[in-house]
Amino acid sequence: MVKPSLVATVAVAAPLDKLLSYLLPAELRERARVGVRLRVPLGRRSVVGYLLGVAEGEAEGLKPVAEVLDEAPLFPPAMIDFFLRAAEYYCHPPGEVIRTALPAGLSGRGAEVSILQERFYRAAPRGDEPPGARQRQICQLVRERGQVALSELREHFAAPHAPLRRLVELGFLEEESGERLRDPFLDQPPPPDSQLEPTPDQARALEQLRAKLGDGFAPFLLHGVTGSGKTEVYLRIIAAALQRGARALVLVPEIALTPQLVGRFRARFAAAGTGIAVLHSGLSDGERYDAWRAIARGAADIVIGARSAVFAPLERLGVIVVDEEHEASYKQAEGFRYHARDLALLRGQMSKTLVLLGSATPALTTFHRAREGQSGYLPLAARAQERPLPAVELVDLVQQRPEGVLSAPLVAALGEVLEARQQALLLLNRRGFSPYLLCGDCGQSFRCPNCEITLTYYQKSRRLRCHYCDFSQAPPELCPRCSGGGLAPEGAGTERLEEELEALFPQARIARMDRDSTTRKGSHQQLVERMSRGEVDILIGTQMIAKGHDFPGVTLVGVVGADSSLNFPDFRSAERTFALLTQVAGRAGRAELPGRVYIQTFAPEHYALQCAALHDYQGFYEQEIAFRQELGYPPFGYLVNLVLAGNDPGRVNAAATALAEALADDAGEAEVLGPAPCPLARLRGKTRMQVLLKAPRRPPLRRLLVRLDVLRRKIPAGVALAVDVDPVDML
DNA sequence: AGCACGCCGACT
DNA sequence: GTCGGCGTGCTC
Repeated sequence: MVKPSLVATVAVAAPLDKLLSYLLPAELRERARVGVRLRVPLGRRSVVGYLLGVAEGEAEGLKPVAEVLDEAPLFPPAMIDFFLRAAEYYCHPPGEVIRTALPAGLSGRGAEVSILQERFYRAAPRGDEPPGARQRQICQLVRERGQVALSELREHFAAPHAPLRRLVELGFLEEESGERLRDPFLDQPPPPDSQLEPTPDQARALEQLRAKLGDGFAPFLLHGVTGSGKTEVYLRIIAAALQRGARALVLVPEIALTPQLVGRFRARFAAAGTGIAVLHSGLSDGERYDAWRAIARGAADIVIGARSAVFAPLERLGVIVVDEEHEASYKQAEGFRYHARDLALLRGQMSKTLVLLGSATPALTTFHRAREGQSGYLPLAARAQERPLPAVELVDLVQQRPEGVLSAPLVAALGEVLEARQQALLLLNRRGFSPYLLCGDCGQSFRCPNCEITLTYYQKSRRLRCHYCDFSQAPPELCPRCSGGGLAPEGAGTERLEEELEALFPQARIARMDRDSTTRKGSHQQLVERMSRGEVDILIGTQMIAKGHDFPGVTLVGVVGADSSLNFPDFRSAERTFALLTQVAGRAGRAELPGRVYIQTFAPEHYALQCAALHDYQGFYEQEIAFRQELGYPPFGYLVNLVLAGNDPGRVNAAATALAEALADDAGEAEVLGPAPCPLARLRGKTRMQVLLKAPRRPPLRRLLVRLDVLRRKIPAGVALAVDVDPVDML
């Protein structure tokens, strides 16, 4: 008789679409709780796997689990089905899905394993000053804070180890190691809470939400402009959920841009002793791990975080909120290409919770779902006293050819704003001085050697830089082709706009906010604060300036080039443009200071611009939805983009052609489009081709994806295939 | 993804 | 005669 053994079901962190079974040795049985990481043999190597289940069974032919890597589970068993469904939906190996879901730093690649411990330093009861300037500085910081983690000291001081050791030896500091749970937001006291009486719209929305709370899966769209009080609805429905003993998950597009939202949550809940965990990009790996562990232990009732927080190991979920649900940053662009909003809906469905999607400009698909009755619809009208909608003027650049970047009406308006000591925002969605450096004599331009793109010219630093890889070069004095001196910057970016404004308004205080000017940690926040204190008259920036922050002194918004996003080779370009313009236009004006918006464009008749000018979401929806229906794009069709990339163009091309042919062979109701070069046909040295799958319904697409699993094995070495289900952009 | 096995060209 | 090219297939 074979005595029954324990068999572990494991998702290995390797691109395998199946789960594997391993023998679980008796001595590991105690520690092998579902949700821990394991080390398991795979072929000739040893890899990390995630324990999904343990059962008695036949041990024949199974290799044993080598090691248990965690003392406590990293996720609750109830989340396993969610991971597996997500893996299936996005055609991604389950082990890779879980690896992506878990906090970085324990990804299980190579030797690095658990980061369980952190070293802390505390001030010892010794009042005098240590010798040496560095020791004194470190000691002072520790005394100010009471207790400081090593990882934080490393951020403040280069190589702090030696002085720390000395300080401990000399008895100035005490060293201690242990599990750490530090909420970086705890450094700041919670802001005062302002609990306003709900408006009739808010009250109505809350009534509908409360009716569904605890009553299974219930998706809702909360549709309201900035300032209409969406956050208050989030706060109140979450409070209601907490009261019933449930927990809440809040997704935000980018936490760095929304500190005030986090602040309001803390103000409302933290004081009452509710645990709030904030997962944001500023966390070190260790801090992220700590926050994760705290959530898994059940110490957090509310989790706030960006995209990846949709995987937070929360149990007893009652509400999931997705703020600014239309934001493209919810879609992960590489590896496991999930959409956090869509997974939030899936998670809500599986854990039978309320899912509240909030936006001023909902994704077309989201609004359509609400319209079709597949989700609840909760409109919020703007509060009249808070913010009248600004007057928007479209400036036709064909009629009003500006000399530089700014048209006459916009320059005049800027002059008036400066005169009145008010503030202006100028949006130009392009960094650098100019997008090209062009020879006026022979037409020579400069391209990145690794990417299919022109190099952006930076005048201040005298560099030509690629925005997609780290290539940069010094611009030549003379044209390398015709040796002429006709090299000149063509087109305009934020740097050039800044220069033009300095020339036009030498007395104005001008600041620029884009990815180039906010590289240093905290510099973005600093700019925001300077603007809020009125130390800046004109803030120039890329779309970054349209998000998150509210500047009460702004009465003028100028959009310098609305067309750049409109002309994007993507079926969603109109939707994106409309959302961006609506969002930035909403930054102008207050009750006592009416706002104005100027949008410069070569296509003033385009409906995305027309509707944005009239603040007419409904109108935009009607036109855009007709276009989508005609072409079979979402929500009337489903897309999967297959991206093939590799170093050898010939091989990539051959692989793409073979794949497209094999799929087209038996596509049924689905269409196989391509292969075609990706819009960015070369990126970081890799040639990229795409094959787009499109179908009016999901099942035929699913069938194609099943075939793809077989076909992907035939893709030659040196060519990588990425499957992008529901792509949001095709770059 | 690794890492084997396996079957055809130019080299000590 | 081998060393090594990368096509094909598997990993409990």
